[in-house]
Amino acid sequence: MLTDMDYYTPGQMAERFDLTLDTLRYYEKAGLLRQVERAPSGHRRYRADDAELLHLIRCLRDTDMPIARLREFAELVRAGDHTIPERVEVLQSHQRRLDEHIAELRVRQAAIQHKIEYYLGVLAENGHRAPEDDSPIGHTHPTDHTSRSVEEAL
Amino acid sequence: MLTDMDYYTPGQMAERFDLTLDTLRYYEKAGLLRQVERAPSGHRRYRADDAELLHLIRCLRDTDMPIARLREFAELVRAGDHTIPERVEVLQSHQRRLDEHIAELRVRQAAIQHKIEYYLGVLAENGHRAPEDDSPIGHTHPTDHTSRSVEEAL
DNA sequence: ACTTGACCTGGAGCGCACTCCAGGTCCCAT
DNA sequence: ATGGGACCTGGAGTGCGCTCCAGGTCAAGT
Repeated sequence: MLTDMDYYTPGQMAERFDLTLDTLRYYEKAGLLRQVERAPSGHRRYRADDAELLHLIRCLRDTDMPIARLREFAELVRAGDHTIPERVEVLQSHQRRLDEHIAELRVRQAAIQHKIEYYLGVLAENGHRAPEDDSPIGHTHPTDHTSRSVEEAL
Repeated sequence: MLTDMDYYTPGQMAERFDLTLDTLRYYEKAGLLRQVERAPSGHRRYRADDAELLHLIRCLRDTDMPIARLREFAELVRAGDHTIPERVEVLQSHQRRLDEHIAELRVRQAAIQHKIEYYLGVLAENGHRAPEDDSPIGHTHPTDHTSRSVEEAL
Protein backbone atom coordinates (compact mmCIF):
# COMPACT_ATOMS: atom_id res chain seq x y z
CA MET A 1 0.00 0.00 0.00
CA LEU A 2 1.50 3.30 -1.14
CA THR A 3 1.08 6.58 0.67
CA ASP A 4 1.77 10.04 -0.74
CA MET A 5 5.28 9.84 0.68
CA ASP A 6 6.13 6.93 -1.58
CA TYR A 7 5.88 9.10 -4.66
CA TYR A 8 8.24 11.64 -6.11
CA THR A 9 7.12 14.77 -7.90
CA PRO A 10 8.50 15.65 -11.33
CA GLY A 11 10.48 18.44 -9.69
CA GLN A 12 12.06 16.04 -7.23
CA MET A 13 13.00 13.61 -9.96
CA ALA A 14 14.43 16.37 -12.10
CA GLU A 15 16.54 17.70 -9.28
CA ARG A 16 17.72 14.32 -8.12
CA PHE A 17 18.92 13.22 -11.52
CA ASP A 18 19.88 16.64 -12.72
CA LEU A 19 17.67 16.84 -15.74
CA THR A 20 14.84 19.11 -16.79
CA LEU A 21 11.11 18.48 -16.64
CA ASP A 22 11.16 18.62 -20.40
CA THR A 23 13.72 15.86 -20.59
CA LEU A 24 11.77 13.77 -18.14
CA ARG A 25 8.66 14.06 -20.30
CA TYR A 26 10.73 13.49 -23.40
CA TYR A 27 12.04 10.23 -21.92
CA GLU A 28 8.54 9.14 -21.15
CA LYS A 29 7.33 9.89 -24.67
CA ALA A 30 10.36 8.10 -26.04
CA GLY A 31 9.43 5.01 -24.07
CA LEU A 32 12.31 5.03 -21.59
CA LEU A 33 9.88 5.35 -18.72
CA ARG A 34 6.51 3.73 -18.65
CA GLN A 35 3.38 5.88 -18.87
CA VAL A 36 3.66 7.35 -15.45
CA GLU A 37 0.85 7.46 -12.88
CA ARG A 38 -0.93 10.72 -12.27
CA ALA A 39 -2.21 12.47 -9.22
CA PRO A 40 -5.87 13.61 -9.48
CA SER A 41 -4.50 16.99 -10.55
CA GLY A 42 -2.95 15.39 -13.60
CA HIS A 43 0.57 15.85 -12.28
CA ARG A 44 2.87 12.88 -12.66
CA ARG A 45 3.98 10.93 -9.65
CA TYR A 46 6.97 8.69 -9.83
CA ARG A 47 7.57 5.62 -7.74
CA ALA A 48 10.79 4.29 -6.30
CA ASP A 49 11.22 1.87 -9.15
CA ASP A 50 10.84 4.68 -11.68
CA ALA A 51 13.65 6.42 -9.87
CA GLU A 52 15.70 3.25 -9.89
CA LEU A 53 15.25 2.80 -13.61
CA LEU A 54 15.90 6.45 -14.26
CA HIS A 55 19.13 6.18 -12.34
CA LEU A 56 20.29 3.41 -14.62
CA ILE A 57 19.09 5.31 -17.66
CA ARG A 58 21.12 8.28 -16.52
CA CYS A 59 24.24 6.14 -16.25
CA LEU A 60 23.66 4.65 -19.66
CA ARG A 61 22.96 8.02 -21.28
CA ASP A 62 26.02 9.52 -19.64
CA THR A 63 28.00 6.78 -21.26
CA ASP A 64 26.41 7.56 -24.61
CA MET A 65 23.90 4.82 -25.04
CA PRO A 66 21.52 6.13 -27.68
CA ILE A 67 17.89 6.74 -26.80
CA ALA A 68 16.75 4.00 -29.17
CA ARG A 69 18.78 1.34 -27.38
CA LEU A 70 17.59 2.64 -24.03
CA ARG A 71 14.05 2.25 -25.22
CA GLU A 72 14.72 -1.37 -26.12
CA PHE A 73 16.21 -1.93 -22.69
CA ALA A 74 13.23 -0.27 -21.03
CA GLU A 75 10.94 -2.58 -22.97
CA LEU A 76 12.80 -5.55 -21.57
CA VAL A 77 12.31 -4.17 -18.09
CA ARG A 78 8.60 -3.75 -18.69
CA ALA A 79 8.35 -7.24 -20.14
CA GLY A 80 9.12 -8.76 -16.76
CA ASP A 81 11.78 -10.62 -14.84
CA HIS A 82 12.19 -13.35 -17.42
CA THR A 83 14.10 -10.85 -19.57
CA ILE A 84 16.84 -10.44 -17.00
CA PRO A 85 19.33 -12.58 -18.93
CA GLU A 86 18.79 -10.38 -21.99
CA ARG A 87 19.20 -7.25 -19.94
CA VAL A 88 22.47 -8.54 -18.57
CA GLU A 89 23.69 -9.13 -22.10
CA VAL A 90 22.71 -5.64 -23.19
CA LEU A 91 24.51 -4.12 -20.23
CA GLN A 92 27.59 -6.28 -20.61
CA SER A 93 27.88 -5.48 -24.27
CA HIS A 94 27.57 -1.82 -23.37
CA GLN A 95 30.37 -2.19 -20.83
CA ARG A 96 32.62 -3.73 -23.45
CA ARG A 97 31.99 -0.88 -25.87
CA LEU A 98 32.62 1.53 -23.06
CA ASP A 99 35.95 -0.13 -22.32
CA GLU A 100 36.91 0.23 -25.95
CA HIS A 101 35.79 3.81 -26.00
CA ILE A 102 37.83 4.71 -22.94
CA ALA A 103 40.84 2.94 -24.41
CA GLU A 104 40.52 5.01 -27.55
CA LEU A 105 40.20 8.20 -25.55
CA ARG A 106 43.43 7.32 -23.78
CA VAL A 107 45.21 6.73 -27.08
CA ARG A 108 44.08 10.10 -28.38
CA GLN A 109 45.03 11.70 -25.12
CA ALA A 110 48.53 10.31 -25.42
CA ALA A 111 48.84 11.73 -28.93
CA ILE A 112 47.73 15.14 -27.70
CA GLN A 113 50.21 14.89 -24.85
CA HIS A 114 52.91 14.19 -27.36
CA LYS A 115 51.99 17.38 -29.18
CA ILE A 116 52.04 19.37 -25.97
CA GLU A 117 55.52 18.12 -25.25
CA TYR A 118 56.63 18.99 -28.74
CA TYR A 119 55.37 22.53 -28.19
CA LEU A 120 57.11 22.71 -24.84
CA GLY A 121 60.30 21.62 -26.53
CA VAL A 122 60.01 24.45 -29.04
CA LEU A 123 59.45 26.91 -26.23
CA ALA A 124 62.44 25.68 -24.24
CA GLU A 125 64.66 26.00 -27.29
CA ASN A 126 63.49 29.51 -28.11
CA GLY A 127 63.67 30.46 -24.46
CA HIS A 128 67.45 30.28 -24.21
CA ARG A 129 68.38 31.07 -27.79
CA ALA A 130 66.24 33.70 -29.54
CA PRO A 131 64.03 35.97 -27.36
CA GLU A 132 61.03 36.31 -29.77
CA ASP A 133 60.34 37.70 -33.21
CA ASP A 134 57.35 39.96 -32.96
CA SER A 135 57.94 42.42 -35.76
CA PRO A 136 54.71 44.44 -36.14
CA ILE A 137 54.10 43.29 -39.71
CA GLY A 138 54.50 39.61 -38.89
CA HIS A 139 54.08 36.85 -41.51
CA THR A 140 57.60 35.45 -41.37
CA HIS A 141 59.18 32.04 -41.99
CA PRO A 142 55.92 30.08 -42.44
CA THR A 143 57.51 26.62 -42.46
CA ASP A 144 59.64 26.81 -39.36
CA HIS A 145 57.72 24.32 -37.29
CA THR A 146 57.97 21.61 -39.93
CA SER A 147 61.75 21.64 -39.74
CA ARG A 148 61.62 20.13 -36.26
CA SER A 149 60.42 16.58 -36.52
CA VAL A 150 59.34 14.65 -39.56
CA GLU A 151 57.41 11.92 -37.75
CA GLU A 152 55.06 14.59 -36.51
CA ALA A 153 53.20 14.06 -39.81
CA LEU A 154 51.42 10.91 -38.76
CA MET B 1 60.86 23.70 -53.23
CA LEU B 2 57.88 21.36 -53.36
CA THR B 3 57.36 18.71 -56.00
CA ASP B 4 54.09 16.90 -56.78
CA MET B 5 55.12 14.19 -54.36
CA ASP B 6 55.02 16.60 -51.45
CA TYR B 7 51.27 17.03 -51.78
CA TYR B 8 48.41 14.80 -50.77
CA THR B 9 45.19 14.52 -52.71
CA PRO B 10 41.85 14.89 -50.96
CA GLY B 11 41.32 11.17 -51.40
CA GLN B 12 44.59 10.38 -49.70
CA MET B 13 43.83 12.68 -46.79
CA ALA B 14 40.36 11.24 -46.42
CA GLU B 15 41.64 7.69 -46.38
CA ARG B 16 44.53 8.42 -44.06
CA PHE B 17 42.40 10.07 -41.43
CA ASP B 18 39.31 8.04 -42.08
CA LEU B 19 36.94 10.82 -42.93
CA THR B 20 34.96 11.72 -46.00
CA LEU B 21 35.71 14.32 -48.65
CA ASP B 22 32.64 16.15 -47.45
CA THR B 23 33.98 16.31 -43.94
CA LEU B 24 37.33 17.51 -45.19
CA ARG B 25 35.66 20.36 -47.08
CA TYR B 26 33.41 21.04 -44.13
CA TYR B 27 36.44 21.42 -41.89
CA GLU B 28 37.97 23.84 -44.33
CA LYS B 29 34.82 25.93 -44.52
CA ALA B 30 34.60 25.86 -40.75
CA GLY B 31 38.10 27.27 -40.53
CA LEU B 32 39.83 24.22 -39.08
CA LEU B 33 42.11 24.03 -42.09
CA ARG B 34 43.39 27.06 -43.93
CA GLN B 35 42.14 27.78 -47.43
CA VAL B 36 43.95 24.97 -49.10
CA GLU B 37 46.11 25.29 -52.23
CA ARG B 38 44.75 24.11 -55.53
CA ALA B 39 46.22 22.28 -58.45
CA PRO B 40 45.58 23.97 -61.84
CA SER B 41 42.56 21.66 -62.17
CA GLY B 42 41.01 23.23 -59.10
CA HIS B 43 41.51 20.11 -57.00
CA ARG B 44 42.86 20.68 -53.53
CA ARG B 45 46.34 19.64 -52.62
CA TYR B 46 47.34 19.24 -49.03
CA ARG B 47 50.83 19.66 -47.64
CA ALA B 48 52.53 17.75 -44.88
CA ASP B 49 51.69 20.41 -42.34
CA ASP B 50 48.00 20.24 -43.30
CA ALA B 51 48.22 16.54 -42.56
CA GLU B 52 49.96 17.21 -39.30
CA LEU B 53 47.30 19.66 -38.20
CA LEU B 54 44.52 17.38 -39.38
CA HIS B 55 45.99 14.59 -37.33
CA LEU B 56 45.77 16.73 -34.23
CA ILE B 57 42.28 17.88 -35.17
CA ARG B 58 41.27 14.25 -35.48
CA CYS B 59 42.55 13.52 -31.99
CA LEU B 60 40.78 16.52 -30.58
CA ARG B 61 37.52 15.74 -32.36
CA ASP B 62 37.69 12.13 -31.27
CA THR B 63 37.92 13.40 -27.73
CA ASP B 64 34.92 15.64 -28.30
CA MET B 65 36.41 19.05 -28.70
CA PRO B 66 33.67 21.08 -30.40
CA ILE B 67 34.27 22.46 -33.87
CA ALA B 68 34.15 26.03 -32.58
CA ARG B 69 37.05 25.47 -30.18
CA LEU B 70 38.98 23.69 -32.87
CA ARG B 71 38.52 26.70 -35.10
CA GLU B 72 39.96 28.92 -32.38
CA PHE B 73 42.90 26.59 -32.03
CA ALA B 74 43.44 26.55 -35.79
CA GLU B 75 43.45 30.33 -35.75
CA LEU B 76 46.23 30.27 -33.19
CA VAL B 77 48.18 27.94 -35.42
CA ARG B 78 47.73 30.28 -38.38
CA ALA B 79 48.70 33.28 -36.29
CA GLY B 80 52.26 31.97 -35.99
CA ASP B 81 54.69 30.49 -33.55
CA HIS B 82 54.27 33.20 -30.96
CA THR B 83 50.90 31.63 -30.07
CA ILE B 84 52.51 28.38 -28.96
CA PRO B 85 52.08 29.15 -25.25
CA GLU B 86 48.38 29.75 -25.82
CA ARG B 87 48.08 26.55 -27.81
CA VAL B 88 49.70 24.64 -24.99
CA GLU B 89 47.18 26.05 -22.57
CA VAL B 90 44.28 25.12 -24.80
CA LEU B 91 45.58 21.58 -25.15
CA GLN B 92 46.34 21.20 -21.47
CA SER B 93 42.95 22.42 -20.47
CA HIS B 94 41.47 19.95 -22.92
CA GLN B 95 43.50 17.17 -21.34
CA ARG B 96 42.19 18.07 -17.93
CA ARG B 97 38.60 18.01 -19.11
CA LEU B 98 39.32 14.71 -20.78
CA ASP B 99 40.66 13.28 -17.52
CA GLU B 100 37.51 14.36 -15.77
CA HIS B 101 35.37 12.93 -18.52
CA ILE B 102 37.10 9.57 -18.37
CA ALA B 103 36.80 9.55 -14.60
CA GLU B 104 33.09 10.14 -14.90
CA LEU B 105 32.73 7.38 -17.45
CA ARG B 106 34.43 5.03 -15.01
CA VAL B 107 32.06 6.03 -12.23
CA ARG B 108 29.06 5.36 -14.44
CA GLN B 109 30.58 2.13 -15.58
CA ALA B 110 30.94 1.01 -11.98
CA ALA B 111 27.28 1.81 -11.33
CA ILE B 112 26.26 -0.21 -14.37
CA GLN B 113 28.46 -3.06 -13.21
CA HIS B 114 26.72 -2.97 -9.87
CA LYS B 115 23.41 -3.38 -11.66
CA ILE B 116 24.73 -6.28 -13.69
CA GLU B 117 25.80 -8.02 -10.52
CA TYR B 118 22.45 -7.38 -8.96
CA TYR B 119 20.80 -9.05 -11.94
CA LEU B 120 23.21 -11.97 -11.76
CA GLY B 121 22.31 -12.35 -8.10
CA VAL B 122 18.63 -12.56 -8.97
CA LEU B 123 19.39 -15.18 -11.59
CA ALA B 124 21.49 -17.27 -9.24
CA GLU B 125 18.75 -17.23 -6.63
CA ASN B 126 16.02 -18.20 -9.09
CA GLY B 127 18.33 -20.80 -10.63
CA HIS B 128 18.33 -23.10 -7.62
CA ARG B 129 14.92 -22.30 -6.15
CA ALA B 130 12.15 -21.67 -8.69
CA PRO B 131 12.71 -22.69 -12.34
CA GLU B 132 10.80 -19.83 -14.08
CA ASP B 133 7.30 -18.46 -14.25
CA ASP B 134 6.36 -18.17 -17.90
CA SER B 135 2.61 -18.65 -17.80
CA PRO B 136 1.31 -17.68 -21.27
CA ILE B 137 -0.80 -14.83 -19.95
CA GLY B 138 2.00 -13.27 -17.96
CA HIS B 139 1.61 -10.00 -16.00
CA THR B 140 2.35 -11.37 -12.58
CA HIS B 141 3.84 -9.93 -9.36
CA PRO B 142 4.88 -6.56 -10.80
CA THR B 143 6.85 -5.41 -7.76
CA ASP B 144 9.02 -8.47 -7.22
CA HIS B 145 12.32 -6.84 -8.11
CA THR B 146 11.85 -4.01 -5.63
CA SER B 147 11.69 -6.44 -2.74
CA ARG B 148 15.39 -7.24 -3.12
CA SER B 149 17.40 -4.24 -2.13
CA VAL B 150 16.20 -0.87 -1.01
CA GLU B 151 19.43 1.02 -1.65
CA GLU B 152 19.03 0.23 -5.32
CA ALA B 153 16.90 3.38 -5.45
CA LEU B 154 19.81 5.77 -5.52
C1' DA C 1 35.54 11.14 -79.48
C1' DC C 2 34.08 9.07 -75.35
C1' DT C 3 34.05 7.33 -70.88
C1' DT C 4 35.57 7.03 -66.33
C1' DG C 5 36.98 8.65 -62.03
C1' DA C 6 38.42 12.03 -58.98
C1' DC C 7 37.24 16.10 -57.63
C1' DC C 8 34.63 20.78 -57.68
C1' DT C 9 30.50 24.16 -56.00
C1' DG C 10 26.54 25.91 -53.31
C1' DG C 11 23.07 24.75 -50.79
C1' DA C 12 19.63 21.69 -48.84
C1' DG C 13 18.72 17.95 -45.65
C1' DC C 14 19.33 14.85 -41.80
C1' DG C 15 19.55 12.54 -37.14
C1' DC C 16 19.93 13.14 -32.57
C1' DA C 17 18.72 14.78 -28.17
C1' DC C 18 16.84 17.81 -26.36
C1' DT C 19 14.63 22.65 -25.44
C1' DC C 20 11.28 26.10 -25.73
C1' DC C 21 6.82 27.98 -25.91
C1' DA C 22 1.81 29.38 -25.59
C1' DG C 23 -1.95 28.64 -23.34
C1' DG C 24 -4.12 26.00 -19.80
C1' DT C 25 -5.23 23.55 -15.04
C1' DC C 26 -4.90 22.80 -10.22
C1' DC C 27 -4.01 23.86 -5.50
C1' DC C 28 -2.58 26.59 -1.74
C1' DA C 29 -1.66 30.79 0.94
C1' DT C 30 -2.78 35.63 1.61
C1' DA D 1 -10.82 36.26 -4.94
C1' DT D 2 -6.41 36.68 -6.30
C1' DG D 3 -1.87 35.45 -7.04
C1' DG D 4 1.84 32.40 -7.43
C1' DG D 5 3.98 28.12 -8.23
C1' DA D 6 4.18 23.61 -9.97
C1' DC D 7 2.80 21.20 -13.46
C1' DC D 8 0.13 19.97 -17.91
C1' DT D 9 -0.30 19.57 -23.46
C1' DG D 10 1.02 19.52 -28.39
C1' DG D 11 3.97 21.01 -31.37
C1' DA D 12 7.62 23.85 -33.17
C1' DG D 13 12.43 25.12 -32.87
C1' DT D 14 17.47 24.58 -31.89
C1' DG D 15 22.39 23.28 -32.24
C1' DC D 16 25.65 20.29 -33.69
C1' DG D 17 28.17 17.82 -36.99
C1' DC D 18 28.03 16.19 -40.59
C1' DT D 19 25.97 14.14 -45.22
C1' DC D 20 23.90 14.27 -49.58
C1' DC D 21 22.94 16.02 -53.97
C1' DA D 22 22.69 18.06 -58.75
C1' DG D 23 25.19 19.67 -62.01
C1' DG D 24 29.80 20.77 -63.46
C1' DT D 25 35.17 20.54 -64.65
C1' DC D 26 39.38 18.30 -65.68
C1' DA D 27 42.89 14.76 -67.05
C1' DA D 28 43.95 10.33 -68.42
C1' DG D 29 42.99 6.00 -70.75
C1' DT D 30 40.98 3.30 -74.98
